[in-house]
Order: sequence, then structure tokens, then C-alpha cells
Amino acid sequence: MTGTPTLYAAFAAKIDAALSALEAEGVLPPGLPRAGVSVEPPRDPAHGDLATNAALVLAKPAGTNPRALAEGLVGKLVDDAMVTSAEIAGPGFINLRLADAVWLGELRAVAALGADYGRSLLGAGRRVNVEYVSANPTGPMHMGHCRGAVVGDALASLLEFAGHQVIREYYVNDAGGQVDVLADSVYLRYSEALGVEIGEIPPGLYPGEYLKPVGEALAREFGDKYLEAPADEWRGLFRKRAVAAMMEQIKADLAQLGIHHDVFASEAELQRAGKPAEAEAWLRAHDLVYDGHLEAPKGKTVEDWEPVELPLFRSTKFGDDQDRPIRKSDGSWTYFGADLAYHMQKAEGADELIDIWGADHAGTVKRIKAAVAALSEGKGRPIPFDVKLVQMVQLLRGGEPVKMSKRAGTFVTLAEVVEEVGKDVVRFTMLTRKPEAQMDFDFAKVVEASKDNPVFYVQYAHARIHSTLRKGAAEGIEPSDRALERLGADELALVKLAAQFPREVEAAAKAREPHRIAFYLYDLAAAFHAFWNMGNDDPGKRILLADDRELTGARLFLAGQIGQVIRNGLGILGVQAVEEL
RNA sequence: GCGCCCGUAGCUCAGCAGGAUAGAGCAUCGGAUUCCUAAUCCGGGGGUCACAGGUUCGAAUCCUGUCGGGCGCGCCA
Repeated sequence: MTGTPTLYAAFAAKIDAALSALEAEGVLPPGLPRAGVSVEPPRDPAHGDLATNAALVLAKPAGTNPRALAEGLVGKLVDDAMVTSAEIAGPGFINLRLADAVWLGELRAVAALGADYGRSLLGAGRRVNVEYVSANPTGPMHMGHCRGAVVGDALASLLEFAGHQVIREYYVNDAGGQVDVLADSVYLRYSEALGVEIGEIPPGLYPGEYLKPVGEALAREFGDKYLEAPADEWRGLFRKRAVAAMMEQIKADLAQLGIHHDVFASEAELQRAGKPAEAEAWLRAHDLVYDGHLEAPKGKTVEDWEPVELPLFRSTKFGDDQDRPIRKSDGSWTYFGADLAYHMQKAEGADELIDIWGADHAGTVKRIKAAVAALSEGKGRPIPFDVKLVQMVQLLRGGEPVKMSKRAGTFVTLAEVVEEVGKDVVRFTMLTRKPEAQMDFDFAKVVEASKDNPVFYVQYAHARIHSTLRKGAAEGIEPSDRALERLGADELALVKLAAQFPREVEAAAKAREPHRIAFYLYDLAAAFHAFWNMGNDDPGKRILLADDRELTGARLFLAGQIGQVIRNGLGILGVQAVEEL
């Protein structure tokens, strides 16, 4: 595993050393808190390559004014060979300009590291379990699942790229009542396949056509063996077969989006293994589960409400509104009761847990966080646990909302959408919005106005680069780093932006926000397109120059490395970097 | 009633764990194509960052409250 050292980290160390030197000289009092000191690219490139707020942050505790402190620091920094100028600006920022050689070195680093450029050691090999999708196995994937699937998958890749060991996990809810409904629905299709007139699908069962092949397969295999049989004889079998068929379908749908999980954990197996009971015993022993009465639901009146004694988890101790039942009155596990045990199982194989959930499950975040905290801390191994909520996607077609109802069988499937607009568009679009904000997804727009789609913009930049490399090769000119010092300010600006990539990766990984990579790639593509177009106004600025093979080689080298960074970024997002459009 | 998320240009959205003059795309107006792919680029106009307080050298960003929108609030999953 390799890591890409960022320039910013290198300079943070230099500034730290300079501060220590000032302390040693008695200019600064010892022991100043340096946590707030940052080294960043200034928002306005005219200010320089790097800026630090050290003087602003430290002036007060040092009992001096920012400018005086800044002057002391600048005195230490100007001697550095990598620094060409250090200026004090505004209230006390220090702006640094770096030698061209530093940036050219970064460009060579891209070439040397290739697909590994931007990788980070940030994660230090920590095992992170990312659970995402986990759609109920009662039907094909629909668009409601799409955003969480893409965000979760991109986050997993991002964390991997940032040095974590990632487990991609899917929780199969194959134990609840909805699976019985599924089995009954399949039974109906089974009867239908044997020639029984079934008429309208009764309300409460899944009406979708997608269950027909499952019923037909069962009819082929078992004939009319179960047609007149009581439900106990076939339900277990039908459950199993139906779930298996649905999971096969779901995996196929996910594969179309380029998503593959490492682990599919079954709720039914978890229960058979007695995990929820183990968790309950432990929680009872620690007075975190007790038998008590549930309050009546808030917000709407429930007519048949009766208080019943149930085993409750003390989630109120952890900030939840009320204690939550882990078992139903018939003794079976609630979703939460099993989920709590499931999270403990995940925690055994990971150092950190992340769940990606739809916003409609926001109300259950507190209880599961409470449960993980109680169990992992109680057992002496606290596990960081984060639930990322992905907000709803409003599906539109030409501005009109698309109505979806799983019960009525009128939902838009993921497969349809991928078929219609393509995997790359779906993935990139889902990542051009921060996940905690709602988004609209308009088919008409995404398909028809494909040239307004950011994914094409980024891919076009990559394709242009490759077309240029091909053209150069046809003329016998290969990229070369021999004369990089001939690159000018316009080229270096591009290098500087490309050199942000490792920093963007780390920032995005820390914040768990893969969408930042998408926006960064858009910016990088824009910079490249702008650079390219300079050649339209001034032929001397083109990459391919008929009369200067040396400079052409250097520019091709530059272009090739920009392409490499775009590829690496798109790789994280799971979007293809095409070489031709 | 309570909890979570959101509120930034006419529209769709960024804003890098508090930084310098708040940025893109679309739309609109005006330009660039003897060209390495114009699916591109350059420029103009357009903002009380919902509102009101607070924290500090400094707030779109953090805290409190109000308003507006979304999601949720059963032993469902």
C-alpha cells in the first residue's frame, strides 16, 4: 500500500518546525496550542500557492499581534529552497509561493505513481464495514434504492483509496413478516403456473409480474405437490426459494451499476445462530433491557392501542425519545432486536461501522446508535459507528413527478433507468449533490440533455487528452518529462490543480463525502478545457506543435498526467474514463 | 406535539472541519470554429447566503430562537 504525501502536509511540518525554532529563540512563549494552524491553498490563486493562518491563530495566546508574529515566521520560511516568496497579507495570513520545480516534481509523481497517485495512508489499514443497499428481498431494485447504493459504493471505494480496509456489506432482511407475504405471493403465481385462475392479486400481497417466473420455476420443479397442501408444508420452502430468486435479481441489478458486495448477511441465519438472544442476555445483565410498557404512539391516534409488556432496550439513556422493544408480544424479534445483534456481529470483524440508510429511516438512528454504543463500550471495545442518511430522490419525467408504489407494482426499477440512461450517468448524477439534501432526478433532462450532464463534460476532457496523445503518437511524438521546465504559467496552473487531488481525497474521506471528488473532477475538467481552448486563440499554446518536438513532448506529458488524475478520480466514483466519445 | 435533514443568483446546485472580494451550470445578453474532437471556451448582467440574536481577530459555515420545505414518529421493515 502506497500513500501520496501531500505538499500541504509537508509544509505544515515546515511551519511547525519554524514555530519551534521561534520558541527556542524565545521569540514565542513555549507550549502554544497549534491545533488551529492550517496550511491550505488560498481561495484566490493570485494570493499564492499556499497560505497559513498560523500568525492569526497564535497571536492572541502569544500575547503579540498577528503581523509581528507573521514577520518572525516569514523570516524562517524564506530561506527554504522550495519557497520563492513569503508575504504577509490581510489581517495576518502568510502567503507562500513555491518554486516551479516543486510543481514539476508533483507532475513527475503523478507519472511515477500512476493509478496509485492520490492514494493515502489516512486510514492506516483500519477495517471499516460499510453497509449499504440492504433492500428487502421482496422485489427488484427500484430507484428509491439507487442513491444509497451509489453513495455507499463510492464511499467504500473512497475509503479504500484513502487507506482503509473496507468490507462492503448487505444485510438481507429475510426473516420478517414481509417474507411470508412474499412466499404467499409466490404461491399464488405457482398456482397460476399450474393453470389455476387467480384473478386479481388480493390486497396485501405483492402484485408484481416479476414473481411469475419464480412461481413457474416452482411449478416445474414440484408439479402440483403443494397445490392443495396446507401452508405449513410449503411456506418455509417458498420463502427460501423466493428470497433466493429475489437476491439473484437484486445482485444482477446492482451488477449493472457496477456494485458488488463482499458480504451478504442473512437476518434469518443470525437468528438461527441465537445472536439476538445472546445480545438480550447481555443487555439484561447490565440493566439495559427490562420488561416494561410502551407509550402510545405520538402524532396520530391509534384506535386499537393497548399497552402490553415487552422487553425494552433503554435507548432513552442515550438520548432516544422512548425505550424500544426488542421482541414482539409473540416472542419473535423485532427488526430492531435483530438489527442490534447484527451490528454486534459486524463490529466483531471491523474497527469501524458505517451504515447508509434512506432518510425515511432517520427515526431509528438514535436507537441503533444507542445499542452499538451500549454493547461495544460495555464490552470494552468501543466501535465508532456512523449512520449516513441519504435523502429522498424525487423522480421526474419532464418536470412531472413519477408516482411509485411498490404495493401497486408501479415502481420504476433501477434496471430500467440504467438501461435508459447508462450506468455512468446514473452514478455521476447521484454524486453531484451532497447526500443529505433532497434531489430531483428528471429522466427527460438526464437523457435528452446529455450534453448538459457533468459526466460527459468530465469524460470529454479525458477523451480529448487521449485523442491528443493518439495524434501525437501518430506524428511520432511521445510524452516526455525531459523538458518540463519549459512549461509556462498556464501549464503550471493546471499542474497545481491536479496536485490538489491527494488533498481532496483525504478531505473527502475524512468527511465521508464522495461527492466532493465529483465536484473536484468537474473543476479539473473545466481547467483542462479552458487550457485547451487557449490553443484556439493562440496556436503557440496548442499541445501539438509542428516545429517544437521538445515542448510538445512536455505538454503531452502534462496532458497525460491530467488524464491520469481524472482516471483515478473517476475510478473512485465507479465511472468509466472513456478514451473516445 | 416531538426528532432528523434542508433553506446560497430567475432555476439546479458547490462552498474545502471558521478565513481574504460568496462560486459553477442552466437561462439571458455579447463574442470565439482556416482548430490538437465547439459535447468546448471567453466576457456582461444577476446575491440583505430564509430571518433575528450570540460566540471572535473573522461566520454562508459554529450556538440559540423564529419562519418555510422534506422525511419520520406502532410489537411495520
